Amino acid sequence: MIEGRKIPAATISRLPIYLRELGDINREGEHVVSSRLLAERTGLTSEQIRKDLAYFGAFGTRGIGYDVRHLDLAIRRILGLTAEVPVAVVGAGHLGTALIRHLQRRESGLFVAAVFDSDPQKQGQRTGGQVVLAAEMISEVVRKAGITLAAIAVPSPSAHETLRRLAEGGVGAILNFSPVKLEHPRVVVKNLDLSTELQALAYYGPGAGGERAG
Amino acid sequence: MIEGRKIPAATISRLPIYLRELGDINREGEHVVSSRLLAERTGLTSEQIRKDLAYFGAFGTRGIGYDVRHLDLAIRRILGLTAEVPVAVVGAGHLGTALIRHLQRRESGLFVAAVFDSDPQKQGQRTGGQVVLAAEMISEVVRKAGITLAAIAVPSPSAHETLRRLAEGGVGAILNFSPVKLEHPRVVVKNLDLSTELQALAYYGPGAGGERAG
DNA sequence: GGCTGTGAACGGCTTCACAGCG
DNA sequence: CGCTGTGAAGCCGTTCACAGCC
Repeated sequence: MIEGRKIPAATISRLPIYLRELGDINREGEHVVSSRLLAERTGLTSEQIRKDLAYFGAFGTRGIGYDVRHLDLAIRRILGLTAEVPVAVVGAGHLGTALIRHLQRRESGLFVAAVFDSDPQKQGQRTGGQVVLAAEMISEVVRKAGITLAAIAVPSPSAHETLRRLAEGGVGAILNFSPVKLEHPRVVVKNLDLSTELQALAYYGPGAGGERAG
Repeated sequence: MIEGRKIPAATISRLPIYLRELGDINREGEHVVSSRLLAERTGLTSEQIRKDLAYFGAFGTRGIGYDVRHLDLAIRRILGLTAEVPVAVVGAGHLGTALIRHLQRRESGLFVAAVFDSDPQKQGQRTGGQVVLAAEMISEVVRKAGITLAAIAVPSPSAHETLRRLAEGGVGAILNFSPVKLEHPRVVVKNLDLSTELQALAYYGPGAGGERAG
């Protein structure tokens, strides 16, 4: 199925997992990988992997498998990670800093292009090679740098204002760590509150309840 | 439907969202809330909320709605958050620290009962009111404190070892921030790699692709 | 009349089974 | 013969529509 449009969000969310595994496999010197091996290493099923990839075209060779580097590049193209993608991080607290460090480690295809914080004490300081800028500058800086991806790691009261500024600057997707519901007609927001995640896991903690989580 | 067993994981993951909203509503002085109002405030649909709650019993009053405090308590019972639940945090880096801070803020029903790190420099220091302990002590401390819930915020190479120790200590559910696939027969693991999440969002960033995320 | 609780319809993702090709 | 690509079937969660009750 070549470009039939309407890709499941679940498929998109698995592509980075394939990407990471392909990177490892490539470093191990393997040039070809089967959906079965990829399945074993990711904990998914081989059918699911083949189906995911088939949404975007026929990347494999029947009887053989997938060319590791070729598939890696194909997935990067799909996600738009061929050139390093600039990311704006708003909030230079522990969480923002943790995220910046994360992105600096592995070659994820992403790099931190701007860091913002509303605390004057933090502004001007360096965090992960970036000078922390004032929150008032978000729209302008984001627009001029052509940043389309951002993370919100600010206290709840500032979250809506931050969203507005990022949207105004032209950002199209946001990872939101604050516990407030953020919505915007022109921005895809993925909400991810750490407390909430842990609270849900409490259900499974005692071992009495179900057994599957995400 | 009273205790029909087999609750969707999606339902469980929404319960903490209801909990937070109920807390806000209670603070605003409201004693009763309808599924419609709850839906507006959470961004979900009223049918979904009613169905979620109905899995566990009939908490509402027809024609009226749900008693705020009663429902709050009911959900806390379901999640096992009636008494404060102790959580172990492994890894006292930025991410671990961010998580600790998060849990200290709102009354989430969770509290950080132990913090571990393999770095001797960090051991003995205080982080969020807890002395950082050596990773070698995980199993023993976790078992003695009766901790059933934990978060892993350590570098990838240490992740498997950490899982083993937590499982040995009797932990039943883990929030894993490291990018390695963790599995264990007796432990529910929720994997949540920040880089992966952002990479997936890159697909939606340019605004060209689909429009829905989680 | 209003709002909950729920069977039924729907839709989307996963699993199955196999055809197609190297 | 092995492994990919894919229609079909199955499954699970969401949405719909309404019966039931206050």
